[in-house]
Parts: sequence; structure tokens; C-alpha cells
Amino acid sequence: MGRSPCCEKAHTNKGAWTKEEDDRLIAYIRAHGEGCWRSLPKAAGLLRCGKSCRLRWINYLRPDLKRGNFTEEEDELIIKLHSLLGNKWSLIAGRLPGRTDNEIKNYWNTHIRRKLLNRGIDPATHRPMNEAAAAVAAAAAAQVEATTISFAAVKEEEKSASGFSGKDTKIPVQEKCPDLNLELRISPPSHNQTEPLKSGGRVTICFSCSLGVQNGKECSCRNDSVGSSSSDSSATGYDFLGLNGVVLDYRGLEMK
DNA sequence: AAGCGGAACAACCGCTCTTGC
DNA sequence: TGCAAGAGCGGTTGTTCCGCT
Repeated sequence: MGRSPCCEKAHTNKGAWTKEEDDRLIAYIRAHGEGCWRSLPKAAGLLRCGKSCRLRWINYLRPDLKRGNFTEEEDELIIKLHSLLGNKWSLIAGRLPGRTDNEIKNYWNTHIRRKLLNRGIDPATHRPMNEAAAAVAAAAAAQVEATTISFAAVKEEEKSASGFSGKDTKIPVQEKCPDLNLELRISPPSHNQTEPLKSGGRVTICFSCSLGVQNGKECSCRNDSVGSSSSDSSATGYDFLGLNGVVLDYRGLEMK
């Protein structure tokens, strides 16, 4: 049983792409468009795996790609998006026109990770390093406890608690960042809001705090006790990218 | 100039998800 | 409902480049 390999490895090239291969791929896609990647190599006369062709096209040959260094703005945007989405590189890439998931992933691993470490921030949790270590220990303890909970029961609870359907229910980001709003919704305070800010163990914090910069100049929740006046706009969500006043639903981040 | 080590990046691999039968 | 194919994603590896000694 099992799946047939995506290509016949014995008859495919591997390693760096040559100029000629690039030209063939570009010419074929210009003529026929992006279609069935599996059959594309043969049709285009390439001794490459379909996956390899797809990757090459998406990451390097697409005409709308923006090459060159990342700007400071892009850096910060990536950090913010990563704190919200985790390693969902494709989603992050969807918010950065002209950038690819692979490019962003590489850039994260080589530049941004170090940048955050230099700031004393754990790149995985976006919290200060010492706090992150404590969080890891706490998470490990919690995991032991969690093993007693039936997986089926959890799935059932997810299903009923989530308004999302199918694909949307798999979002795992929250497990790593318990402080993040599980619905990943960024919204201004609703004047009609009747629920307290902290409900069912969910705490909403400002974006700056989620990055581990408590009491920083950008922290908008420092003076707020949880559950304070609902008329304070900073208490219920991030002013994410200056989007205060806009409801940002996680589902909207999924771009195809 | 040569050797070495680390950084950067391109590409591959294995897995999951979606879709069609 | 189950299976297989195709597509996509994220982690990892391999190669090249560059600066330092």
C-alpha cells in the first residue's frame, strides 16, 4: 500500500536549477498557465519533480516577486504576524505582497530570530527570555495534566465552541501562546459588550505585552486592571498595524 | 593566499489537507 | 465511507558566500 512517489526519483534532476531549466519552466507556464504540477515537468520537457517545479516557480520565478532586502517595516510586520500566527509562513506571506513563505521562513530563521534574541525576547513565545523559560516549564506540567483529558472530548468541545467550520478548527496557535485571544480577533471595544474581559480563562492583553514588552511606551494595557471600564478602547485588543477600529478576523488572513 | 567557521539561502523531504472517485 | 492522487506547508538539509585569522 502507500502512496506512489510524486516522481520517479531515478530520472529527475536534483539540486540547483540551471538557467535553461528556469527558461523552460517560465516559457511553459507563460504558455499554459499553472496547472497540474505532476504532469508539468514532462510536458515542459524538464527532468524535475513536479513539486520541485512548483517550488521553483512560486519562490523564484513568479513575475510578481519582490526581491531584495526586507525593510524595517516588513521586519516588524513579520514579527507581529508571527506572534499572532506562529509558524504559519504561508499566512504571513499572504500579508506581505511579493514575498514568499520560504523566503520569510528563511529570513526569520537567519535574521529575525537573532534580532529578537538580542532584544531578550524568546522568538518562539514572543516573551522575555526568563519568562519564556518559566512558561515552558508550566506548559510541560500542564501537558502531563492534559493527557488525562480525552482527545475525543476535546474535539467535541472545539466543535461546539467554535463557530469555525472544517479547516478553521485546526488552528493550533493558541496552544503555544495562551495569552493570545483564541479567536485571534482584533477589535475595538464594543460599547455593547456585556461579557467581562476575562472569561473562561481567556485574558486579552495588548500587543506590546504579547511581545513581552510590558510597560513599554506602546503598552496600552498597563494601567488597566482586567475587567475595567469597557469604554477604554485599549483594553480589548491590539491596535494592530494601526487598525484600531477594525475587526480583524483570523479567517480573513487566509489568502489563496 | 589558504583555511576555517558561521551566515544566508535554495532546495528537498515528509507530512497533512483537500478533492474526486 | 474509504482510498488514492494532487497540492500545499513547514521543517530540515545542503551548498555557497563571506569575513576573519
